[in-house]
Amino acid sequence: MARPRKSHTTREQLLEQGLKIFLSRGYNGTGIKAVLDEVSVPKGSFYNYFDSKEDFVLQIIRHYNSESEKFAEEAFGSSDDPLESLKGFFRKQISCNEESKCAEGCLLGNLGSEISGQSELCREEISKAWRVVESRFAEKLTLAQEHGSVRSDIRAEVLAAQLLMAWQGALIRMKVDASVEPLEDFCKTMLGDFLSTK
Amino acid sequence: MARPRKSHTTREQLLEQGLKIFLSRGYNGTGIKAVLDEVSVPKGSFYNYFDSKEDFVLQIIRHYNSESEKFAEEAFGSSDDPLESLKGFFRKQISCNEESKCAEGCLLGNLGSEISGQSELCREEISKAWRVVESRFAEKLTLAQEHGSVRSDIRAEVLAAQLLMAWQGALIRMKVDASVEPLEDFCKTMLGDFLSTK
DNA sequence: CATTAATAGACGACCGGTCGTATTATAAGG
DNA sequence: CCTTATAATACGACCGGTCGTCTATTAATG
Repeated sequence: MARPRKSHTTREQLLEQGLKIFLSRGYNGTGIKAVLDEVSVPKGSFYNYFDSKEDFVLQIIRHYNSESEKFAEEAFGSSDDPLESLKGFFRKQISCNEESKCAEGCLLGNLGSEISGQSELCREEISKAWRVVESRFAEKLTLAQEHGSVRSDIRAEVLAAQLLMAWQGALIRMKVDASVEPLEDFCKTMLGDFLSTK
Repeated sequence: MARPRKSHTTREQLLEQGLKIFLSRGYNGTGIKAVLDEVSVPKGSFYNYFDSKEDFVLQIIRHYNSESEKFAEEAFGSSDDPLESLKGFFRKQISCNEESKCAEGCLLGNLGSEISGQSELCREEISKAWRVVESRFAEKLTLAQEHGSVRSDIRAEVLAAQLLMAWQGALIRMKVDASVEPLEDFCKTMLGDFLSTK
């Protein structure tokens, strides 16, 4: 009933490349054309796939979230100690950030900082996504508390929220210092001293 | 040898307004003209005061740092307990952010996240500024450790770095959730449980 | 042929930055 | 003290380029 030619792969390519570019240049620092050129899609075609730039970045955020979920599942691995599992996750994050030369960080943090005041839709999407991440952390932390490797005087949900925020702060510091050292400090002090049973 | 007409006040007005606008709309989201209009300065005059947009934002960062220093001095107050002094500082920060409806955050964090990969000059300026902030915190924390109100099993400098990063993360979360709750959680858990002697 | 996705191209607005020129405070020369 | 040369500032028009978006046309499908 229509004309399906290359539509679906193209859309995914745009999301893929869009993610890369938004991640390193931010929302207002990225022109749509830069993404289109990378995938060799003509400018006129953009609005067949997305309603607007705002819609585009919203879809990219969702794409990023589902990619992150996959990443998390395998990065958590299957240690018997849930705390070690959590540490393994952050260690993998560090090596990823090392590969990208400390220039990217986290899309949710970057966009959250940049465009929360500009796009209500994105703001809410990021807020929602972080609540999901938080609960993933909290799940591990609860197990670790039962396991006895994490302090139990603070609720797991509260610990999870603090870890997420401190990690986001560490990612910014990483960019500013152009070094992964802040990330390593986070692991040592927050995952180490902060979480440890007294 | 010159012509100082309204020059110096103009320059300061530009820095003042520039700070406000960059703080809420970011670097790439702000056009020079928007700042100029606010101070009623014509386009052509801008480059008498600043070499470029990058130079402009660099001067704004420095302006912000010196303002912050003043803010800190009076916000720290003069409690006999240095930990209380630190808590007072963050409590003042919270009410400021409440006033600005959770839409601004910290210029250093915002720009550090947005343009570290775009302007090496700004990146280094922010990095330097954060080392200064860190040492201000560390100073208080050292005193608090001697005073016995803060744990001594971790070096004050390390604690300071973690506080700064966690605070920056909390500020982003504040924007994304459009609420100061993350800031209050930071105070309770990081300034409370984390710092406290065991 | 009817339908509909894909595309070319252009829209007006705005971007950071430059230009020539007018204005005026200062320093130097008499 | 007065003149004059100098140079910092003021100012708006304007540069080439890019922005996000839209419309008209093309082309492929059922």
